[in-house]
Parts: sequence; C-alpha cells; structure tokens
Amino acid sequence: VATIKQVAQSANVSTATVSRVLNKNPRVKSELRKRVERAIVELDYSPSRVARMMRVHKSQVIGLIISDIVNPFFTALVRAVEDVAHENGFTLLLGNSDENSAKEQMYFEVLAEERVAGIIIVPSCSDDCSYLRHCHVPLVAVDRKIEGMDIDTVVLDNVLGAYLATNHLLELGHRRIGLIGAPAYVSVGLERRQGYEKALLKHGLAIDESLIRLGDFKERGGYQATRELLLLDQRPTALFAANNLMTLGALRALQEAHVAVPQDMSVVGFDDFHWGSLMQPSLTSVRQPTYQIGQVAAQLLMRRLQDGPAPAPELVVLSPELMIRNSSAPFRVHSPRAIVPDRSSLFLHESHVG
Amino acid sequence: VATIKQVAQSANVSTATVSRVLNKNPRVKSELRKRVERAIVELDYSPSRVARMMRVHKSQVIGLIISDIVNPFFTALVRAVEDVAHENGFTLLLGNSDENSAKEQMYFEVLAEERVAGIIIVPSCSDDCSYLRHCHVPLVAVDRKIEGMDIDTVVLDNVLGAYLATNHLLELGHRRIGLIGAPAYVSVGLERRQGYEKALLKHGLAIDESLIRLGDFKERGGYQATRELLLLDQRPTALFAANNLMTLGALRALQEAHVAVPQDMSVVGFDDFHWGSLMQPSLTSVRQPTYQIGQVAAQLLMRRLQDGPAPAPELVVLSPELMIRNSSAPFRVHSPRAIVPDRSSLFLHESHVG
DNA sequence: TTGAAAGCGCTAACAC
DNA sequence: GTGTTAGCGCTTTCAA
Repeated sequence: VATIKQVAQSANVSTATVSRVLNKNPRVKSELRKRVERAIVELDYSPSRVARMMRVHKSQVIGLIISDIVNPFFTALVRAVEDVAHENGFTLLLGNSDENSAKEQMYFEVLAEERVAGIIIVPSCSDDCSYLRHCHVPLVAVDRKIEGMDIDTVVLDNVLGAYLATNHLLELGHRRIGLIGAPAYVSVGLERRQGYEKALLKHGLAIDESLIRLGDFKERGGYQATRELLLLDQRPTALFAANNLMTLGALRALQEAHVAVPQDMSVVGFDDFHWGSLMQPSLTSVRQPTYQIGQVAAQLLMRRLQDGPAPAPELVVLSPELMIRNSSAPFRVHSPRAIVPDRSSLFLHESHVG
Repeated sequence: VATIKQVAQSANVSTATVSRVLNKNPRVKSELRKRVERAIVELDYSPSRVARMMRVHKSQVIGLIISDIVNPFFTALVRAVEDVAHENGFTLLLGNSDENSAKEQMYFEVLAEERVAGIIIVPSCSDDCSYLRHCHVPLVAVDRKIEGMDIDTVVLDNVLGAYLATNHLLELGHRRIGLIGAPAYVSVGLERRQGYEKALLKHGLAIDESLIRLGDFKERGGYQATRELLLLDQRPTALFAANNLMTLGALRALQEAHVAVPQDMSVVGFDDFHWGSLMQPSLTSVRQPTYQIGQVAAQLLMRRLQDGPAPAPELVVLSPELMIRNSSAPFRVHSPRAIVPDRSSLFLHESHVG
C-alpha cells in the first residue's frame, strides 16, 4: 500500500504538496499538481483516512445502531436516516444489535473508537445503559427512550397508539382482549402496555394478567404468545400485538390453529407492512410515520453536528394513526370452538409476566 | 476527550504501561494495573482506535455493502454474515448502496479507508467496477458476480432457478409467459433471463421481446412492468418475476387490475418471503438458500483473513429449489377478460428492453 | 508557491 | 516489570 511519502518521492515534491493536492488546495502550480496526480494513479495510492483522522479530528461518517435488521420498520428507518445523511455529505455505517445489549455495546464501542461524528441508536434496553453515559460523540435515541439520559430523542406516542388499538377492539364489543406485548425494560414495551391498560380501565374493565404475554419483538415471540393464549380456558376474542413481527407470528399461530380472522379472532397489529394489503384479510393496525421518525432523528443529529453552540436536547413525539381494515370485526357469541392445537406439540416457555 | 498520556500522568506511570493494561498484557504488577484502571475510569478514557490502527494495521471489523436494505433477502444475508463474523470475533459494519454505483463506491472507499479487515459486497453493477479493482483488502462478492475479477464469489445458479420457474409454467400449459426481469449489467438479471429463454427454447417457443420487461429489483419496477404487460393486446397468461420485491409489485398490480391469481394469471416469483404463507394465494417461487449464501461468503472472507498463504479465489454456486404452491395453475382458455386499468392512469415509461 | 518539521494517540522494540 | 523512544501517515504551521 502506497503512502503519501512515496507519492511525494515519485513526484519529486514534498509530502506537504501532495497533501495540498489531495485537499484541493488551489495554490499549487498546475505543473506540480499534474506530477502529483500522475504519481497517485501510478502508485494506485489512496490516502489513509485513519492517518488523516489522527490529525483532523472530525469524520464525515455517522453510525446507526438498530435492534433488528430483519424488521421492516427498522430498515425503513435506515432508509430515512441514510437519505438525510447523504444530503448532508455524511456516510452511514450500520450495526445490528439484534436486541442484545452486549452486541449493542460492542457496536457502540467500535463506532465510538472509530471516532464517527455522531451516533443514532435504537437502544435495546431503555435503562441502565451505562456505557452510553460516557459517550463523547453526539448521540440521539430513536424509537425508544433511554431512561434518565438528556439527549435528543424521537419516539412515537406509544401509549396513544396502543390505546387506539385496544379502544377500537373494545368498541367492537370485545371484552377479552389478549395483549402480545414486549418487555417493560424497553420503553416501547412499557408504553404500549400502558395504552392497552388505559383503554381497558376507561371501559371499566379490570386488567387480566392471564391475557398478557410478553414477546421479544420477533415473529417467534408473537407465535408462542398466541399459542399460549389459545390454550386458555377462556380464550380471548381479540388480540392486540404490539409490533409488526409479533403480529405476523400471531397470524401464523392462528392460521395453524384454524382460528379464522376476524370471524373467530379479531387482530390489531402495530406498524404497517407495506405489503399488508396483499394479506388476507388485510390487517387493522396502528401506523407509525416510520420514515419521518428516522428523518427527524437524523436531522437532530445533523443539527448537533453543526458547529456553534450546542442546542438543548429535544424530545420529539410523533403521532400514530389507527388504520381500520379487515382483521378486526364486531364481537359475536363464540362460534363452535376451533380446533385446539395438540398440547404436546406446544413449545411452552415461562411467561415473562411477573 | 482523554488521551493515553493523560491517563499515564494521572496514574503516575508511563504510556507504555497504560498501553499494556489496555492490551491485557499479563506482566504488569497488579498495583500499577489498579492505578491505571482507576485513572481510566476517572478520566472516562476510551482508547482511540484510529491512533491504534495507525500502528497495528489490522482491525477486527469487516464491512458488508448490500444493494437494498429494505429487501428481506439481503437482510437475511446480513444476519448470516453477522453470525459468522461474531463467531470469529469480528464486528460487522454495514453500508446500503441502494442499487446505486456512486453510493456503493462511497461506502467502499469509506470502509477501505477505515482500513477494515475485509469487505463483502453485493455489487450493484457487475461490470466496470473500476474502483473495486484497486482494492487493498480482501474482497468477496456475494449474490452477484463481478465480471473479470478473480475473487471469492458466492452466487446462486440463477440460470437453473429461472429455468425451473419458467419450465414449470410451460408444463402447466402456458405459452405466453411474461418475464419481469432485471438489467443485464447485473449478473443476476442476465442469468435469470437466460434461464427463462432457455426453458422457452427447449419447449420450441420463440422469444417474444414484447413479453419481457426489465425492472429495478424493487416493488415499483415489478408494478410498472406488470401494468405494461397487462396492456398488451395479447396479454400473457403467466408471469415470472425475477426477484421478491418485483413479485410483490406484480401481485399488487394484478390485484388492482382485478386479475385473479392463479385463475386469470399464474405467477411464479423468485426468493421466498418468510411470511409468504400468510399471503392469499400462497406463492409459487424459486427458493434460494439465503442464509447459506451469506454464511459461505463470510466463511470465505474469514478464511482469507487467516494468516498463511492466500488460498486461490473460489467460486461457490448454490442451488435453487422450486417451491410449488398456489399462485400457479394450469393454463385454461381465457375467461372473460378482467377489467383493464384505465389507460390514462398508467405511468408508462420506456421499456429498458433494447 | 513550496518545503521542513512538529505532532495527532498509540504500540512495540529496546534498554534498564 | 517498567520506562524511553521511534515512528505509523497524514495535516499544518512556519519559513523560505
């Protein structure tokens, strides 16, 4: 690998001149510039950003750590962040924490040590993110809040979203509504549960813990939670799944158990799938302004990267919207009970509910 | 931001000792080690990987450049690469080229200049990737070949896959089969078209250029191609879409035009959706061993990262499998023609076919 | 307009 | 065991 020194030697100039050519400094005689450029091509030289970074402590790279790359919600987020980054001359490097704090920390450290200009993160855990506390680059949280950290944050009004979903089912006459939720140590999990409970309470219903299962944001979690709910003596007549992948898992479990949606079970999901309309039936769900969430997060980071006085950290809360489609229907007295899956074939695991 | 010097000063040792502590060198007296560790915490010091890299020219980071982050095929690939990388103690940084050569080059340069240990790339363009030619780190191509570059490569047998799909439709009695293909400058596009043509020729049919439309690997491309095909005087009775997102676009166009699948149009796709079973009808498609493709690519890179003599570049070709489900059905004399979308509402664009 | 030289933060001989 | 020191490849004064 060629270095600036070799280029300088080959072009018969000083390294300073090569550097000037590299940085498009205008006051280099065109003859020297030519010589340098030729040497660069000849030696197949590419400047070491590492060495450069060593001197000028600023990079045009930002990092984004998401929690699940196979989730379309997050990939849409990535697209938004990427668009804003490119508009501003930044490159985006991505890490996938896989909902795993250890991996998240690893990515965080790699990015921090690469000295990227800033980091956007979907924290896999909203509290006790000790390593995030000593962060030396601008940090913005997206989709999920980080407890007690005063940083730029953009999230959805999750309580409202879950409330709208649950309330919709209640107004359809359902009284036993299963929640396929997520762990409370992720703000999204906590808040969506709060919205669910709020709607129930408002309708004068008690919280029935047996109707609440906590999944892992992935399809498998929604699948298992649904199988468990189907085994209840008093099966729910409606399900609210707190994210997109878990909704998918729920639908698969329902399909396998030959529970017809919405005839035998109403289902409301969270997050839109752009291909939802091809599903049968089309899915009633809480839509988030996904692209906008990513966009605003990126813009907050860009703002913070400008030089000038640091702006006060901002919390942006965006609004969800309930999209009523065909997977939810009025409650009716239960039809002959659908076939229950064979108990022995169930992979039961301990419920996370305390 | 603290430096190693400050830590040394604060702990009353030399920078060498701090460095030894950092690198877990065992021959440091535990007392000094304690002092250093305390200083590190106190100063909230995090070593600069940039400076480190300057000395030891090797990093535990690899890069992966994919062409479309919203495509589930590529995110599954990412998961595979990630798993192998982590098993081997590497961290994976991701870039999304968005099927755009310029962006791809940008990511490539950033990763190369950050001096990652190696790069895996889904080239957005299979020829004339001049910047890839002077690559100083190990490079492996995945999903798509790069013309004339002798590097580790793992791809699917695309000709076979497309052949299987088309042949299946032919055996069902279809004679006018539309191809929703992809540009020939991407190896996948070229090869899938070749497989399509091969099947037609084998059945004694001529290639009808009017039945061939080239999309962009995205939903929109499949959607537009399908609308165009539906406008033909002699509409095809079956469609083969050369990737997953374009299949989705095709299905949407068909749905909008009230063309029933498979009654009025058989459809075969490429790549499985893991949620395909929730679609109505379930999709006949060419399945690729997606995870394995990523896995092998990562393993090839890992192998090349070992020290020792460089192994000869390898070309791994994996096999597709046709999954016959409900979106393809035997040809039958055409039913009363479905409603044609209003011509004026179509966004027609020039066909890419030469 | 160009060159010489200092130094960014770290590691690895080498010396003690 | 620990400290001293010479760079890694670049940018950037400062002089010329």
